[in-house]
Parts: sequence; C-alpha cells; structure tokens
Amino acid sequence: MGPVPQRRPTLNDVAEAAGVAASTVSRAFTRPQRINHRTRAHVLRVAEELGYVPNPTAQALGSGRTRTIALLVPDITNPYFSGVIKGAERAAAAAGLTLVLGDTAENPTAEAELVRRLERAVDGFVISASRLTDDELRAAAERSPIALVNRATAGLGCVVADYDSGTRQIVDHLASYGHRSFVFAGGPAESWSGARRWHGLQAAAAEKGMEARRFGPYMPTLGGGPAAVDAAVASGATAVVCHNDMLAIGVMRRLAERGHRVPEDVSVVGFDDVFGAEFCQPTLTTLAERTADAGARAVEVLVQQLPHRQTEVEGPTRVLPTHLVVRGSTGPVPVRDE
Amino acid sequence: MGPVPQRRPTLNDVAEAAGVAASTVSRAFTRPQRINHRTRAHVLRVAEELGYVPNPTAQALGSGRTRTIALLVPDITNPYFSGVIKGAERAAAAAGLTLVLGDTAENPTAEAELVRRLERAVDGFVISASRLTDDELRAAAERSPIALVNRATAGLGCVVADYDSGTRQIVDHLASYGHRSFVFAGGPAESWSGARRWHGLQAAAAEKGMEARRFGPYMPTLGGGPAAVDAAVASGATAVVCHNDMLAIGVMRRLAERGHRVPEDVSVVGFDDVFGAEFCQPTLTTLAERTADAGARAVEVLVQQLPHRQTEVEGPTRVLPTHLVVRGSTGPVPVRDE
DNA sequence: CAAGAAATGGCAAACGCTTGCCATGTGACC
DNA sequence: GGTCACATGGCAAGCGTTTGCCATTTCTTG
Repeated sequence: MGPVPQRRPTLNDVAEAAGVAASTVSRAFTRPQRINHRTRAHVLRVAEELGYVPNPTAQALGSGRTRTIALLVPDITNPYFSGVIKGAERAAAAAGLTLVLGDTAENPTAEAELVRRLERAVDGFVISASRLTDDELRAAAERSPIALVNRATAGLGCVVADYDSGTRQIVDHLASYGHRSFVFAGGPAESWSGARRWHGLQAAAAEKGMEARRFGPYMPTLGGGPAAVDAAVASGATAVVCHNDMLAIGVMRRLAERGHRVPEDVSVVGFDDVFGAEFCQPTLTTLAERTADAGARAVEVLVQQLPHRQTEVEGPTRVLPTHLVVRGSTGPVPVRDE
Repeated sequence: MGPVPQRRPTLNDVAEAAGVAASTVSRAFTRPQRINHRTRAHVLRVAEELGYVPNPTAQALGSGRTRTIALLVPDITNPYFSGVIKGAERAAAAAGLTLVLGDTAENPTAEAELVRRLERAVDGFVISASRLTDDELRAAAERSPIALVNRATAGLGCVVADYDSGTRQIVDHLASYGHRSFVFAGGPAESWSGARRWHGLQAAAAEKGMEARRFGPYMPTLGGGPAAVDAAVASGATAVVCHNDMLAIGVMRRLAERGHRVPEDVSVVGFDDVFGAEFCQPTLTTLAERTADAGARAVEVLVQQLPHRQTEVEGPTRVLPTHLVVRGSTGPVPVRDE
C-alpha cells in the first residue's frame, strides 16, 4: 500500500557505470568548468540513463548549503503577505532555491523560536514585518544571513516601502478634502512599519498644519475595527487612517453598524491595497505597496549574502515606491452644525 | 560583514562532554525509552549547557527522514488557499514537521516538476487542487506519500469538501427564489473540484427540474469575469453559479460595467467564501468550505502514511461539510417582459 | 625540446547523525 | 546459585555527497 522503497541510483552507481571516480561525477554536476567537457558529457549521459537525481540532503550535508531559504510572515492569511510570499516564491525558484514558509502568528516568541528551529535547515531567512527587536535580529544574523521586508535594521539587508512619500500623499489627499485633522488607528506596537507610518503621517501633518492623533494599538485585522471605531468616533474625528486595510475594512464595517456613513460622515484610509480593497463597500482609499516586488527583492538581497553567490543583480533600489489609490472611502470633510 | 561561521557543538561534542558514546546522545534525543532515564537526563543537561541543537540535515541523511513535508497549491495569492496553507502550517508544526510551500501556477507541468524537484527533499506531499491526472498522481505516490485536498483519487489519502450537499443547497436556494435555470461558469478543465461542482449542480438541478448549462472554462480569477459574463448574458441567464469566488467577483464587476444589476437582473453564486466575499459589492452568496480544516486534516492523513507514525488520529471524516452563506448577490428571478 | 603551468581525474577524508548488533550488567525466578 | 530475559550502553558501519590535495597528462613557452 505504501510507496515502494525501490533503491534509487546514487552518485556511486553512476560513477561505476561511467567508469570514473565518484568525485568526477559530483563535479560533472556542480563544477562544470572543473572537468573535461567530454568526460562531463559522458557522465551526464550515463546519469540520465540511470535516472540519477542527486540527493539534496546528502548534498547539503557535504557542502553545508541546503539551497533552501525560509520566509517568515506574521500571518499567512493576511492577503498583504500573499503578495510577498508570491514574489519570494518566484525569486527563490528563479535562484534554484526551495522556499519554506513560516507563520509567526504576529508573535515575537513564535518568531524567535521559528528562526531557531529552522536555522540549521536553511541557508538564510527573509523575515517580513519582523516583530523582533533590532538586537535580536542582529543576533540571529550572526548565525544566518537575513534579509528584512518592511523593517530597517542597521547592518541587515532590508527592503522597505517608501512611507515618507506615501504618508505625505495620504495627508495631502485628506487636506485637499478640507480635513483639518485625522486619527491614526495604530497596529501592533512592535510593528516597524506601523511606527514608520505614524512617523510619516505626523511629519506630513505638521507640514500641513494638520492635527494628528494616534489611538491603539489595535489588532491589524477585521476584528480590530470595533475598538478603533469606538475610540475614533468618541474623539469626533473626521478622518481615520488605519494601520492597514484589514483594520480599515473592519473600521468601515463598524462605522456602518453604528450608523455612520463613509465617506460622508467620516473618511477612511488604509495601507496595503490588499485584495478586497477595491470591492469592499465603499471601496477603500489606500496606500499601495509593491508587495510581490518586495518579496522578490528581499530574496535577491538574501541571495547576495549567501556563500557562492553567482548573481550580481544588486541594485540600490531597496526602497520601493508606494502610491495612493484613491477610491470611495474618502471625501470632503463633513460640515458640522456646532 | 557576513555571519561568523563559529563552529556549533555537534553530537560528538556532547558525547565527549557527557562521557558517553555518540549513540547514547543520539538516543537520548530520539529514543527516550531506549535509554536509562538518569543517563538521558544527564545527556540532555550537558547538551543544554553546550547549546547543542541537532543538525536536521545530518539527521535526515542518517535516518532517511527529513521531517519536512511539501504543500503544493495552484496559486498562493488565491485567498482560498490561504486557509489551506494556514491549516496545513499549524498541523505540520503540531506534528513537528517543517512545511515547504510550492506554487504550481495552475499548471500541470509546473506541478509535476515541483514534485520531482522536492521528492528527495521531503517526506511527503499534500497537494491541493491537483491538476495532475489520476495516473500521474498514483505514479508519484509510488515514490512519496501523498495526501490530496479537494481531489479524490483511488488509493490515495484524500480530504474533500461535501459538494453533493453543497451544490444541492445552492440549487435549492436558487429554486426558492424562482429561478428555473442557471448557468455554470466553469473553471480550469483539469480541476477536479470544478468537475465535482458541476456534477453536483447538474444532479441537483435535475432533481428540481431546473435547467443547467455550463460555459467555460474560464480563468478562476477576477480576470475571468468578463468572458464569463459575456457568454452568460448572451444566453439570457437569470443566475450564474461561478467556479469560485474570485471568478464570481470578477463576474459581478463585469456585470456592473455592462449595466446589469445584481441581484435584480441576475443572481450570482460563488464557491469558497473567500476573504472579501462578505464585503464585496453586493456581498456574495457562496458555498463555504472549511479550508483550514482541510489543510490540517490532509497533513494528518499524510502523517499516517509516513514511516514511524506515532499519532493515530485517523478518523473517518475526510469529507468535510460545506454550507451555503446567503448574502446579497442572489435574489428573486427577474420578471421578463417577453 | 625542456620546463613549468594548466587542466583533469582520483583518493579519501570529512559532514553529523542513525542504527543494527553485540557486550555487559541487572534482577527475576526457580 | 544458576539460568535467562531484559535493560542499557558502546562500536562501527553506513547515509550520499563534497572537496582538499595529489598524481598524471596535456599544453604552453622560451
């Protein structure tokens, strides 16, 4: 019933069949220029005939390289990360690497443990929206190459979205609709991108002479909406900028429940432009990032740090552009009768 | 700049430090009952002190088991699979297994190649919505244990949604609204679940004396919408059941573009209840599956087939229930003036 | 044509762990 | 006290590659 464990040909079988030493066969596969062209062709042909496929585990043991990298994300189900995953998947495949996926459940402890657990099994990590501290990250980077997505930590390879420009776009947009203030519904306290977003919003608001207040932290999910709304509404805000789209959509739903109209009574802005932002009700104005690009780029950055890098794709573009997608959830500031 | 390759303690280091043989240390970790309780405690303490962590690669080479499984999905970005991934992730972690993720790009060739490439690197596969033929799957199963999600192939472990019941629910729902016929906008021809869905719909329609017609195949994505709509509208359908939610949403958008109202002019039903279905415009009536459960269950089924299974969780429930979520995209059949 | 360089292939030692088999120690039982 | 089964630990042979080093050949050059 189970699979038949019929022995598969090994490198030695090929060596014997081809009448050469095992080392020659090995090199035929991994060091083409280290071996005579004709010998190589011969070996390859014999290998082909035998149906030989190198055993990745043995290769890893021998070489110390697993040709595998790990991608850690806080929540696989969050569509924001789907883009990162997809991009990383592609880039990894292109580089001949296998990708293992880890869900850290938005949890620093789980993240640290996952790193620990996978450390020996992979050649490096891409960590998206890490919840670890800079020191923890640097410590981990002592042991494995690491590239970060949406998190800048000195000394590590990082790929980040351009929040300075992005937040300014948001603030300008709100200002142009006459809003004189807004509320920021913050996400997890450990979120680096959350901090960047708030920082950028504050700076842009100051430039424009607008008032910005922060509430939270809230869960960056639909479920975070109610709490955020209740606080924001109580404060009399005319616009609420949310840590991400999930929260923004949760906020809009809660607003609807409470009888507030979007955007007539209050404008809502999100971050990420996730799948769904363009068909929720109303459609969501949000700051779009190039998530797939970020994932792919991070893998490239990581590959640079791997021993025996062959690619030299390195470009300076590690800050990825963002752009505001204006939809139906933002509008003119309401006229209050007070 | 790169990580310092400081040597990590090996099993032999621990053995030496503990004054026992390497085999004893090995067994202390992997065969608790094969060794004296006190010796084990001692070894474990020494290992702890040294910061020893077994090298998974070496373990794999020695034992032939990688403690890693692969999950193959047609499209990581499709929120339907996010649930499966999440469930599989959890179950794998619970079983102490590492999960490798593969995106087959809805492509049988890519899928087959991925299996081939990972075969030696993992202990088994969970394949979701496989596009391979039964024979191909069985051939692959000769070499590695395989569990299937939403695909039944004789001889393999399978976890499927209860489409017979689900499609009947859909048809009953439409019938109760007075629809006398509907159109099915089909997905990829190789899709097993697509076939099951259509089969169930047909059977249920026949029971109810309704007429059902099938169009397609269409891309099971937003982009598939336009083509599906153009065909469906031309046929004068009052209801269109779509292969999945992505297509359904694409269909609704196209309908709106073409000036048709949902559900007043035409009702739309999807499958999967993906994230977004509850807040698209209008909200989508759809058949919900327990995707995370399916992912988790499939991993359990796979684990059963692995050598040295310890769990005996096996239950007969491999057909997971489905339920229709009625929302705003379905309504009474329109009164036509002809 | 000699001498040194470069190309090529082989040998054998890792890589770090697992596991079959054997030796010893221990207590049970008669 | 002797026999035996069992518990426990050690030995050493793998597992299938990679790779440093050396020996031969084959080229280059002056």
